[in-house]
Amino acid sequence: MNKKIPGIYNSLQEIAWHFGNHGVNGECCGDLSLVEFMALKKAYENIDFSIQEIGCALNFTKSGASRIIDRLMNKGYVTRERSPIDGRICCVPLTAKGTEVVTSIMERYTAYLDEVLKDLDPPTIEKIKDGLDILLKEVRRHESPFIEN
Amino acid sequence: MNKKIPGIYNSLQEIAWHFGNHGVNGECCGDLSLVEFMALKKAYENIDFSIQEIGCALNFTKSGASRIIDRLMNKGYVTRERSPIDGRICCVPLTAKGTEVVTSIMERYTAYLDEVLKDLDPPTIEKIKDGLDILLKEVRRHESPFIEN
DNA sequence: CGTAATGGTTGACAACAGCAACCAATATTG
DNA sequence: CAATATTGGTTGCTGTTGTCAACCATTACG
Repeated sequence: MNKKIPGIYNSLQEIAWHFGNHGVNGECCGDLSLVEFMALKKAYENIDFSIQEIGCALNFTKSGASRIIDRLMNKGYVTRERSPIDGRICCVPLTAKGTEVVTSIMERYTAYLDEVLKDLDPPTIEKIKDGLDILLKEVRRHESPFIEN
Repeated sequence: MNKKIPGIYNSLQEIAWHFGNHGVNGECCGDLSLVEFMALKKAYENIDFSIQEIGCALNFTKSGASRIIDRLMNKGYVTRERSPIDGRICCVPLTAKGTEVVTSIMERYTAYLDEVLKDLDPPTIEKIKDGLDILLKEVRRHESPFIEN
């Protein structure tokens, strides 16, 4: 094992915690929990995703996913649309309000990140980006098993 | 704003999600939730932390922290010890079993990370580590406000 | 002293996600 | 084509979890 790995693990866990449920969050997502925001973001990025595909992408069971979509619907951010091709499938298009909310949250996050990194010079920021991208690429290659229920 | 920031935000959020509650987790912490593991780790790393300090470090209210410690106690991983100096304060020393568990989980995480990164050459791994460390340092300088209740 | 402040605990509550059973729609098979 | 299997989604029920507010005990302060 490369001797840098434990250090990477420690930093990574702290960063993941910070950007996860209990870190930045609290007010950063407005009236959305992190989970709801992530689901909304998936629906935003993949206009043709079904409810299960959203759940799958976030490691939820289909019932969990259905409930998250319930909440997003109650808040007026998405609607349910049965697919005309396959009547079992529900797509989840965003409302105008939903699009507005998801983009504004993303902007807030990036603004926060910009604030955090504002004292670094461009090559250093480049280095952070490269490191994260490589890491992410390797992580994706080792996808965790999907949940099916 | 540096134009790399949005990309960093996206990668970071995906990575944080992956290493957070709904990603790797599930079985990776044995009989501990991620929250419980993080609390146990804090107690392990800071032998003199009070219950509130652990909660504070993880962004929990004091009652939330107390309940997490409850669960760790019920599982036999920590004990509550009133401080002899200030009788209000509870320290949370780990039991032998608790120490064994926390180290074994950390080992499992590092082993997983090693597996994920095994195809990268040392300079690339170095680059990831440097990027994360710089990022973490900046994040720490912008600590989120503490929760007090 | 008596009052305030601090650390911790607990009862009540609401949010949340899983399971299993269910319905509706599509696929498959004989 | 009819009968059955499979798939996507929903829902009743449940157990876990974390917050709030009220509380107790201990320490600090006037």
